[in-house]
Amino acid sequence: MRPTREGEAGARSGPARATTGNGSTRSERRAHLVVLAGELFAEKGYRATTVREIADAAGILSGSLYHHFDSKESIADEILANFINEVLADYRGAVASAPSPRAALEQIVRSTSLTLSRHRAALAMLQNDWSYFAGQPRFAYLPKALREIERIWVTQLEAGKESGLFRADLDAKLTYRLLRDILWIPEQWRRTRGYSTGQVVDAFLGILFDGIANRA
Amino acid sequence: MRPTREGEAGARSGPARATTGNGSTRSERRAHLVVLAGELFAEKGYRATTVREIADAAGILSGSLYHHFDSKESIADEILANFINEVLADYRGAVASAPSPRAALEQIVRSTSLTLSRHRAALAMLQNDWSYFAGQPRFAYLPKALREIERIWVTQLEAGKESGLFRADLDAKLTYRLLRDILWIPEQWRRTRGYSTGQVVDAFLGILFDGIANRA
Amino acid sequence: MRPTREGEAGARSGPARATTGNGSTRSERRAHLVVLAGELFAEKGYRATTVREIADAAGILSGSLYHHFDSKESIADEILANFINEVLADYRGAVASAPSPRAALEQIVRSTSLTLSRHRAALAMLQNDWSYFAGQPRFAYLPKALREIERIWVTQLEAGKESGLFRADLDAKLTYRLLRDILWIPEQWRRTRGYSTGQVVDAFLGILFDGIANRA
Amino acid sequence: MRPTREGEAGARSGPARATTGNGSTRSERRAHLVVLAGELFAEKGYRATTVREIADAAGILSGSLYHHFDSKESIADEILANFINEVLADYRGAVASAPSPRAALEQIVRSTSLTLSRHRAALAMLQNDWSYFAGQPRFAYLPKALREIERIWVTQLEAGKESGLFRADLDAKLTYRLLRDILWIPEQWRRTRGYSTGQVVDAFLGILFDGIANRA
DNA sequence: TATGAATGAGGGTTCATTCAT
DNA sequence: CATGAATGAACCCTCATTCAT
Repeated sequence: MRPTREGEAGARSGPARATTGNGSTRSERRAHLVVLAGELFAEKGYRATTVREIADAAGILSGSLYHHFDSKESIADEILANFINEVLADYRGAVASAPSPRAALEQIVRSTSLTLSRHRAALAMLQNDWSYFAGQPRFAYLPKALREIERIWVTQLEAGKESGLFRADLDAKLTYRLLRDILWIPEQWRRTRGYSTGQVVDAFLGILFDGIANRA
Repeated sequence: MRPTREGEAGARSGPARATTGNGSTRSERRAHLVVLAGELFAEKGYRATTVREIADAAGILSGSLYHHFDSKESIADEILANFINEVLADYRGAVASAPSPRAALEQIVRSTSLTLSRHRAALAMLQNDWSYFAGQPRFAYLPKALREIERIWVTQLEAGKESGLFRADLDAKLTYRLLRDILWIPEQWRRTRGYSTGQVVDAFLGILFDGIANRA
Repeated sequence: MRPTREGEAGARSGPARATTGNGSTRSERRAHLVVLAGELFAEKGYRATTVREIADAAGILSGSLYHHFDSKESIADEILANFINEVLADYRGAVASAPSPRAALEQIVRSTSLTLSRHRAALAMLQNDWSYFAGQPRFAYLPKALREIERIWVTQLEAGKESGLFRADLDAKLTYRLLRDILWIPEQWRRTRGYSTGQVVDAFLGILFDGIANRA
Repeated sequence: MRPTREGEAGARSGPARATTGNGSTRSERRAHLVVLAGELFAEKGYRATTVREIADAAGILSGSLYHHFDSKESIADEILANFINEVLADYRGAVASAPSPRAALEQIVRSTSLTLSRHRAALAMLQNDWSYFAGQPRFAYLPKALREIERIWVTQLEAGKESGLFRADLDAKLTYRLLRDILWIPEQWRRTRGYSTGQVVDAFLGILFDGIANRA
């Protein structure tokens, strides 16, 4: 259930995907640099991270980074686009295969949650530097993806309301906004250390569907 | 119910509280500058806002700002400390006056929510530049305040569990983390336009206590 | 006989023309920097001159230049636009006041020649970095001005041919190209030291109208 | 009528002249690279052309160029020295074989003109980056050659004046400067499209000897 | 010969801050 | 109090060049 080509985002630049044919140290080195950069971005934000810091982390000089990437921005693009594409795939997969709105939302939360934890960097960048990325044409796919995600949540919530699964007084759009926020909070601000992703997800789903109040 | 002096934060530096004795244009001008700076911080984050932009907004030159503040950081300090002190006051007031844990939490959400909407700038700064502030001694009161806030939530949640008000399977700490996040998301990322603060709060409380599932 | 507003070029940026009202050290300093930059541009070309060199020549740090100009390019713009506007004024003035094509061309050569010698920097920049400027939208007025200059020469040459003043076998466009080149050669390449501008102009006009061959 | 060894210029470095003995792919590859580099130099100037661009044009990586040349400068040296040697040969040949100063100048113009059009790159480099080359010991042969060229022109012009061929009021040195300039303008600035080299030369000679004014 | 990775110096530019006027 | 000029450190990026493979 891969996302269709036309829904895909960013990271279009040529050599990025180049393969050397053999086991390929080329892409490995590159990928390693992206990971290093991502870790720094996650810790201090995209803007606050300098290319020198990335280069230092890799044990090379800052100029040498430009052998692998055109710009600091294209590193961000790579991280962000990979993340967004994966999230969209999660969402589309969930709605396509789930038997009910509740199941769909549950699967979205569970799968996205894993994806999110594997992309801390992207999340931190989105939170910290949203105003920066949102304004640039190169990253126009970001707001676009967010709109699709909202559409999916709202659609499922409305469907659940109509079928009597969810409370009738629910404001779908508003509910989505609140929920998305809670899921997308970057760990650096959240610092929920000591809990596994599974625990967090279960707690979230428990509150989401049943609230914290004791029944009857 | 003012917070005690020892719980107070930041903005200790001299001229900030200075009064001219008369009607005081001095501090009015100063306060105006803080508001202007705050608006910019709210829009683009603290680091991403330049002192030149603040000065431009005030119709003066950037150097002139330094007659009012000794640094960009001290503007941040003023904004952040005011915010934190108010939030702490909200929390302390709520637990002191509420008859039950549920009432306490409800009042916390309602009062904090108002405070938050009056301090968009502080919120944006906390979200966008948390890593920056968290690391500096000058802003040590920030993590400290967060710890107190967490303590209050957890205490109320535990009390509610013990008295049978809240579900017994609730993980208090984890629940708090999820809830705080939802409340503290800055509007710029949230962009929940078209909803009043009251609506958002009600929706939040609805989900918080009862979940989204329809009760049979 | 000023050029009309609509024929004017570049250097549109605001503060550049700002006046302080008094004797005005502001614009003087700025103008001085433009002169210094121009000298360096004339000596080594625009691209080959670094902003650090300009700053050094002015006895300040490179960053301080940006208090006066947005960019290195805007210094170039100022130099080039001033030059082009003056040249166009020369040309338009000459054709408007001269009684015959020969007189017009003679006046063009004489007045432009003076203008050119006062704008060595602009000339050098045009020669050395033409390919750079010609390709940038900001400097689109450059090729445009060149086209107008060509039009004027060709018009006068054709008029002279028709009236029998000039040789009938003259190719106006080709002649213009050859002539313009000779006039616009930057001195740094030409290095015709030891001759006054007047001498050079007379020599040029002598060859232009009569050739080097002995008559009769 | 080859130039004597002692009048020769540049490109002395070892491998440049190396022959492999066989049909020689080695020097063919090398020569091809020089041509490619020359085209780029002609288009954008020597300094403005990067070794990466040259390598790209050749379909190799920039580092690989250094198996053929020890520096970017040595490519320039090769281009410039070839050009200068050919021009000097033209001049020496012309004065040695022409029956009169007028014939000598005419032949110089005609033959040099061809040489020039075959060496656009060298010409562009000389114009655009004269200040760069003129200052370096390695390229000392450039100003030296220019001096010889001037000497030849002046000698012929003076001879023509003495024999009554040319106008007596001609300033030989000044005339030469004007004339050389017109001939040496690089095409990129000149852009005299639509005219053959022959046409340009004829037009030039027409003006040179007879001026543009109608006789009698 | 060619590649791919890296160097290191330097490029234009930004920005918080200082200070004489 | 404000200005205008300047600082100095840091920023992202470019480029000729080197070298192990």
